[in-house]
Amino acid sequence: MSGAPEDGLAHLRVTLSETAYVGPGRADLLESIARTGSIAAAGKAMGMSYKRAWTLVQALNEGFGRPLVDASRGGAGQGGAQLTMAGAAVLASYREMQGRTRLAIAPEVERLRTLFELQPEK
Amino acid sequence: MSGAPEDGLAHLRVTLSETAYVGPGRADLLESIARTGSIAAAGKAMGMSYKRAWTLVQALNEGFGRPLVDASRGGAGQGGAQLTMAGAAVLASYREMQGRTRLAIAPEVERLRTLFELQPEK
DNA sequence: CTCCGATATGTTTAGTCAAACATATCGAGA
DNA sequence: TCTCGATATGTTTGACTAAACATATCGGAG
Repeated sequence: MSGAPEDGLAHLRVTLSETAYVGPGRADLLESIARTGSIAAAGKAMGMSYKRAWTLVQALNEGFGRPLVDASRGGAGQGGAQLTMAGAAVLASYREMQGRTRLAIAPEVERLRTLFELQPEK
Repeated sequence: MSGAPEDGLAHLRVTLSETAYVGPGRADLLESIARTGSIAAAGKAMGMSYKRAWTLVQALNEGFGRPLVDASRGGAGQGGAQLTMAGAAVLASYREMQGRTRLAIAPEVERLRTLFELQPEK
């Protein structure tokens, strides 16, 4: 599979500008980084290579015009990464919008599923 | 670019089942078919090859377990395609959900844009 | 001043997906 | 029955993307 590995209902991507946007994948990665305290651990937890996770972080930081993730190498704890205040704000905001969207479309989704006699997921 | 050529704000994909889902591209194609009365014309109007449009229609019809688009070849008018009642229902429902989503997230999007000093689009 | 774990990148390979190109088919109407 | 426009598919080519593999770097701790 490859398309919607998150929610099984609404796949939401919010575009703030030409380069700044957040979707399910980016949000999950931010959340995973916040939880694990490391880009590598976050990536592994999501089943992606370190490089892929790191590249996403770059795109996030550059796209938003300021770092959403603050990483450091060496030092105490041998490096790691955390969300900046901006990063935490983006994540929280995205989750908020995701929740509102689910609520907003839920009745319509139910209606369609009934109409087509479809089951939510596998 | 390649990701969100529709709205510039919310990119919504709704998943009804493992195989049945609608996103901006599929919705636009359905709408274009309804307007032009042909898969080929609809595809051309959207800047995609006939094959791509046709393949999408197949995926739609099979994914939803019943035809959303009804096509015929030869005959009066030399063939063409229209939305079935199911197809029209899916399209209308998607537009409805899209509108509700925009309304639901608009304030939050505005908040983020202000916070990051970002401009909507190019 | 060496070690270690995590970040930071570059290069190469492979796999996926869309575009391009080629036909075959259908069927009312001329 | 021949034509024409649109549907219906298959095959090949090319572009883009992700995976795999390889290093280099940082810097407190020991």
